[in-house]
Amino acid sequence: MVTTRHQRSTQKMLPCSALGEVRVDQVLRALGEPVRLEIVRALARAEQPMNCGAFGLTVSKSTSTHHFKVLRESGIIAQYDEGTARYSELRTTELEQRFPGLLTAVLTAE
Amino acid sequence: MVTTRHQRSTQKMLPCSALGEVRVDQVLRALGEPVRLEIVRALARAEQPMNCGAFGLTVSKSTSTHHFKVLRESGIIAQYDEGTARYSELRTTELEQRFPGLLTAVLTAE
DNA sequence: GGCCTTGTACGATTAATATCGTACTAACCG
DNA sequence: CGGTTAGTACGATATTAATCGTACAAGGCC
Repeated sequence: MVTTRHQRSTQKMLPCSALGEVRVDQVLRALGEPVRLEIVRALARAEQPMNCGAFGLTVSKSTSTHHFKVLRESGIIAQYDEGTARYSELRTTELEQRFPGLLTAVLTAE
Repeated sequence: MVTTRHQRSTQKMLPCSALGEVRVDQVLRALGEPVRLEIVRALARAEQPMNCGAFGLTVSKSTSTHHFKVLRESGIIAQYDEGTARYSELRTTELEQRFPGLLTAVLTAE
C-alpha cells in the first residue's frame, strides 16, 4: 500500500510553495527544462514517491539538487526525508486544482 | 468577418516552426516568460491578428521583436506583413493538435 | 523626393540559470 | 567508533536569455 501524504505528516516534510502563491509562468518555466521535465515524467509514470537517486539523471548530484529545489519551489513536487533518502512526489491534486488541465496536457504531450 | 490564414497565403507569411518539430519543453519555456505570456493572452482575448504595436508592451521595440521571434520559432504564433505593420496570430488549431489541452490550460490559469 | 511609421538586425550589456566540484551533514550499519 | 550512503550548501564558472540603443529597411503619405 502506498503511503499517503497525511501519514507522512509527522515526518520531515520539506517546505514547498503554497500553490496559491505560484504564478503560472513560474510553473511553465520550471517545466520548460529538459532535466526537470524528465523528473516530472518519471514521477508521473511511477505514481508513487521516488528517491532522488532513482531517476538515473545524467547530471551531477549538486545539479540534481538544484533541479529538485526549483520544482519544489514552484509547487510542482513535494519532498520528505526518510532515513538518508529524500523522496519526491508530484503534487498532482493541488496542481490540478490550481491549474486545471495543465499537468495532464504536459504529460500527454508527445 | 475575420480573415483566415488561407486567404493570406499569398502575402508575406514569415517562416515559423513546423509544430511537429517543436518539443514541448521549448513551448513551455517560451510561455514561461511574463512578457510573452502577456502577448499570448492578448492574442487569445482578441481572437484575431494584432499588430506588434497594439500590445502596449512596456519593453523597448527591439525587446518586443525578440519576444515575438521566440514565440514564432517555438510555433506558438504565426506572423505576416501587411504594409508597414506585422501581424501576429495564435496558432490555436495547430497547437491544440500537437499538444492537446496545453494552450487552453495555460490561458485558463488564473 | 523627403518624412513618418513600423518594425528588424546587430552588437553590447546585464541578469538569470545550469553546471560542477568540494566540503559538509545526517542516518544507518558493521 | 569508522565507513558508507544520500543528499545539501556553497562558491565558481559557463551558458543562456533579456534588455537596450543605434542603425537600417520598407511601406505609405505629402
